[in-house]
Amino acid sequence: MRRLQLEDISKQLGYSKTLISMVLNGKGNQYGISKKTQATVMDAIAKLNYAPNKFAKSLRTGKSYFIGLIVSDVSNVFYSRIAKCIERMLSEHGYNLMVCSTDENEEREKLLVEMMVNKQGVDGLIIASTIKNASFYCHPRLSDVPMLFIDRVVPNLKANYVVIDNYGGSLELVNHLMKDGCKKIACFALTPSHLSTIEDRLNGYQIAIAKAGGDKEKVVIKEIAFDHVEEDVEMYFNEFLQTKSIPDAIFALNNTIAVAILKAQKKKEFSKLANIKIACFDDVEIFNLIDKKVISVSQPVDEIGKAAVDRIMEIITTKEDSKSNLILSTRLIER
Amino acid sequence: MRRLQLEDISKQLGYSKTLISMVLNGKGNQYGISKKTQATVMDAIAKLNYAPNKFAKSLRTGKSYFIGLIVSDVSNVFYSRIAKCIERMLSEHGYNLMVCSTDENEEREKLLVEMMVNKQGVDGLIIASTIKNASFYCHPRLSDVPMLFIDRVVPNLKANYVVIDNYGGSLELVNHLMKDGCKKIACFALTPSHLSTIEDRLNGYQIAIAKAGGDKEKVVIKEIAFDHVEEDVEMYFNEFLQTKSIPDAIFALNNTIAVAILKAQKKKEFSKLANIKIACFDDVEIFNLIDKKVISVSQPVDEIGKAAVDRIMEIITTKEDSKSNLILSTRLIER
DNA sequence: GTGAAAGCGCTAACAT
DNA sequence: ATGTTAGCGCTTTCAC
Repeated sequence: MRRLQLEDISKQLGYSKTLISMVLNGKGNQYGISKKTQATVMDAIAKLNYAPNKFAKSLRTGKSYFIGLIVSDVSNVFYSRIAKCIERMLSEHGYNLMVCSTDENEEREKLLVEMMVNKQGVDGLIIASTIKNASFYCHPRLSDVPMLFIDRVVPNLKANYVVIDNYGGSLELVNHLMKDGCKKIACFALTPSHLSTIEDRLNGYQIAIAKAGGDKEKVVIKEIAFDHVEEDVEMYFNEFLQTKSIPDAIFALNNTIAVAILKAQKKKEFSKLANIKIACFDDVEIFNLIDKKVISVSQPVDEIGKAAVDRIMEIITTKEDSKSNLILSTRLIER
Repeated sequence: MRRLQLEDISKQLGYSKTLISMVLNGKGNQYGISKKTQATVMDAIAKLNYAPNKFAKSLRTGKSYFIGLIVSDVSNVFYSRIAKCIERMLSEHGYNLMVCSTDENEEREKLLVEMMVNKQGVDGLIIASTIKNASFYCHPRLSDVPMLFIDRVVPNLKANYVVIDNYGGSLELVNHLMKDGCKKIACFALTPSHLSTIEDRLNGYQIAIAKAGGDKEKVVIKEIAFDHVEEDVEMYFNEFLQTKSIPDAIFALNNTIAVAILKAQKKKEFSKLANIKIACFDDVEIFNLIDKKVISVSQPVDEIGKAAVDRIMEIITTKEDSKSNLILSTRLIER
């Protein structure tokens, strides 16, 4: 059974393809087509369950009605929740979503951007970028692709952003720890360390300590590789034991690091470290299930998703692209 | 800057569009185009960074190189891990993925299928279906859409499946609990209860108890609504307390239910229920972080993804669609 | 108010 | 071994 097309409808109704196409695209009034005719056409279309061929339409109009979303890892809850939210919001605008993960690999991100723009012809891109050099995104080839960056700021890139206040959230969290009596707070950061989120959180940590009159020695930063989280955490745990320099709190800069720390703390060999207080940037369900009172900073996932869609739709529809910055607030969660 | 197209390459190289198209699509040898010419063409394409217009190509060939994935909830780790795996495997075949969530809503699933097939023109569909009636998928309109069902079996629908042995995994788990000395094992199931996964797991539970000589009274099944998990769990917990009929173990039929149970057990008001042993179908990271020794059944996520892609690619490329069934094994995880 | 016809960029059947 | 040409199904300009 061949798929229904405009011509079939045209023949059945006795109207031209043009007229039907106009009505279908909501331009009936604009072209002065009578209400009655419009109603007839819409009825027939609904009854016959006709849907225009997407490829023909896209070929003709140059629009794909697809938005690309690029994140480091869709299987990380933080991103999968954002993705779900964005998908929902987009569908309200008649747009579809295509999601890909970079695994924090810069080359892969570039490849994905090229692919989405060049081969898939997406109408816009929402990116939580892992790239440290603005130049890639400055290439003229990308200059007229509507683009919105979320979660992370690309160093030196003036663009449209929807991010959260990483510095502020971090500062608040560390201050809270100190008020709680913590004297020696170590910070477990993430490599690639150029990520703006990590940098800002690190900054908040350092400033908080400095403001409290802490000297250089109080700042203890350990770098964890993205793809080696558990191993690296254990490495630093061993270091703590050997040097007998054990912090009274650890501030994990993202949820995977916190989870790895909690996991390590349960191991027999690290029993001496089990009492270290844990704080985490990003709040996850796990923290509600364990005895340990993890203190965390929660990110407004749905707000991020909604703001991202609002903004990219605005860029697409108005063609106006005067770089904008939206910074959302975090919320401290004590337990 | 206008986008590069076939004609530009054609003019620059002095070859016809046809020849270039042939080479581009790997049909150079088939059409007897000299190695040298092919090399020249490929070089130029690489140098100029030319990519064919996807819409024109799709319009002409009728292929979109998009596969749709429909699950109940992409933000559930089980599905997001599957989605990520499928995306990777598909990209090796030059295909893209489009993921949507149904929230266990049958109508939404139908809508999504229609949309993907009708409006997006996907080349194939991978579905973890929530539908209870085979008839929707039997409609001739869908008969020539390559389709593969994962995770869940649609009642009475003969189709291509890649699922796991829910019955066997459940049986093994409950047997293990009984061997551990549990006398009264309650089962927290999920509504919509027609889901084959839930049904099979429920079956495994009942058979295990029956085989052990357990009478009717030993079978305690509580139904939890998909969108009310936490509330329902607490409701049953209250019931346990009021009727003073407290099980010594609870078998949660999926990960969200287990998490809700663990959460409730931590509440003061349910302290009397805190010692109930918990078992769960599906293994999640959380279980490694809590003191409670949750016993679980782990599902081979990557195998499911890989098998799904292999099979749907086979259906698409060979056009052969002799319904197949692949049942993968689970693994018991004791703690 | 409505319709005819051109053309979006590509592929494949048919020429040569 | 390479080129000509006819559409794929839609939108939109222009004509009536």
